[in-house]
This record gives sequence, C-alpha cells and structure tokens, in this order.
Amino acid sequence: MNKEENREQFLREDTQLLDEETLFVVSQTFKALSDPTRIRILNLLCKEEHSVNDIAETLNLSQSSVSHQLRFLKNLRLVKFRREGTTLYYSEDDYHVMNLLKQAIEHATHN
Amino acid sequence: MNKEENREQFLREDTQLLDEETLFVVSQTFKALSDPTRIRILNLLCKEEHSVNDIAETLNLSQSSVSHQLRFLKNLRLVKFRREGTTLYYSEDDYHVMNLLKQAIEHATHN
DNA sequence: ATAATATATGAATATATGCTCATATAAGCA
DNA sequence: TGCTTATATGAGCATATATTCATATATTAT
Repeated sequence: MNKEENREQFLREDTQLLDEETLFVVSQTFKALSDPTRIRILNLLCKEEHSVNDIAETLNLSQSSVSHQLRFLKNLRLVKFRREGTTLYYSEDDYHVMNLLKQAIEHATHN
Repeated sequence: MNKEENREQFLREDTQLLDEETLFVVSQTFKALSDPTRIRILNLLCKEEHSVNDIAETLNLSQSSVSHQLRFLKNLRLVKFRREGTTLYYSEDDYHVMNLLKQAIEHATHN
C-alpha cells in the first residue's frame, strides 16, 4: 500500500465512508430486491424449488420474463438450479440476502 | 370481505403469494437502498445528523443532487430533519430499514 | 433424424431513474 | 427593505431497466 492509498484508507476508516466495491455490492444486492417481479420470484423460491414454467404460471408472468429475471438473479448468485431432463428447477442460493427479503416482508406485513 | 376477496385471501395464505401493497412497500424500500448515492447518504446519517451542504461536501456531491435524494428519502420516511436558522439537519428516521442497510454493508465488507 | 417440450437469448421499446443547470423559496441579518 | 446563506424544485437529458416478441438452444422420446 503506497502513501496515497494509505491516506485514503485512513480517511475511510476515520470517516466511515464506504469504498467503491462495498458500495457496488450493496447497491447491486438491493437492486435485485427492488423489483416486484423479482421479489415475487424470490418469495416463491425461498419456500421450495420451482421450474421456470411453474414460476411463470404461478405468478402469471411470461416464460421469457421469468427466464430473464432468473438470469439476473443467477448472475448475482442469489439463485441456483438443477436440471431434470429438459426442466430446470431453481432454488435460493444466498441465505443472507433471502433473510433481508424476509425481514422486509415481515416488517411490511406486520404494520 | 366479499366472496371474491375472501377467495383471493385464501389463495394468498395458501400459496404464500404477496399482495399488491406488501409488494409495493417492500420494493420501494429496497429501491431506496439500491442507489450508491443514497447508500452513502444513509450511511452518513446512521451515525449522526448532517446538514445538506455538509453531506454534499463530505460525499463530493452537488447540493441539488443531495437535496433531490433527501426528498426521496423523506417521502419514504427514512429520514427526518430539524431546522436551525437556514440550516436543515437531517437524520435517520427508520430504525428497521437502517438495520437492513447495516446488515448488507456488514455482509459485504466481511467477505 | 425429427418432433415435442422446456428454457434461454437478443433486439426493440417504453418507462424509470439520477444528475445537472437554472431558478425559486426561506430564514437571518444589516 | 435588500443582501446573504442554505435548501428546494422543475425541466431537460442521458442512462438504466423491465417487458415483449421472435427465435435459438438443449434435452428427451419416437
């Protein structure tokens, strides 16, 4: 760590400012949880695994829309899937983020 | 509650689907936390109150941008303010949401 | 190999979002 | 009242986002 970085590090620790990477990770995480469609999908998957078509039918969404959102969630490693023939069963893959969602839902419904 | 609503309620409880209002509140909450600028502002305010200009200078943002974001956060009742002359001191106003943010930051920095 | 089923993907579009610039408002003070 | 300081606000713009439509890919069965 050079002098410049050292000073930046010092300033951050002193002022409690957030570094770029933390900022990016945190904002991405909450962005994933900020869309009603993704919330509905994650709320389904936090109970049990579901196929893409199953999710689409249950939530009245197009197959394409669900697939796009699942790709988004998969890229953030919030969901994973297992294959069974031509069917892909998706399930949650991040206990911590699911916990944030559950807390928010709990808070929203209990008031 | 009429027959139709009763059936919808039953379906929701049965399938654990989320109602429109919950969906709206939860998504709005996470949307507030999904922008880097708002995260930085809230991260400042969760430690102590700050004036608008103070926030702008500390975070290297324009006064206008900070004011716009504070209005957003104030509308969601995530922050409040007190006046002292021409200066407005903003501070956090939602323990629960701040807690969600702290958890996410904690998780992001400890991995 | 062909058909059927399940899912993924890319382009296009409409809407949402965040920032800047200019200006308005509001309080305190000479 | 005018002047200064602090903050708010509206319009405009550039970018991001979510959905749809059409089509591609992948697996299984015949």
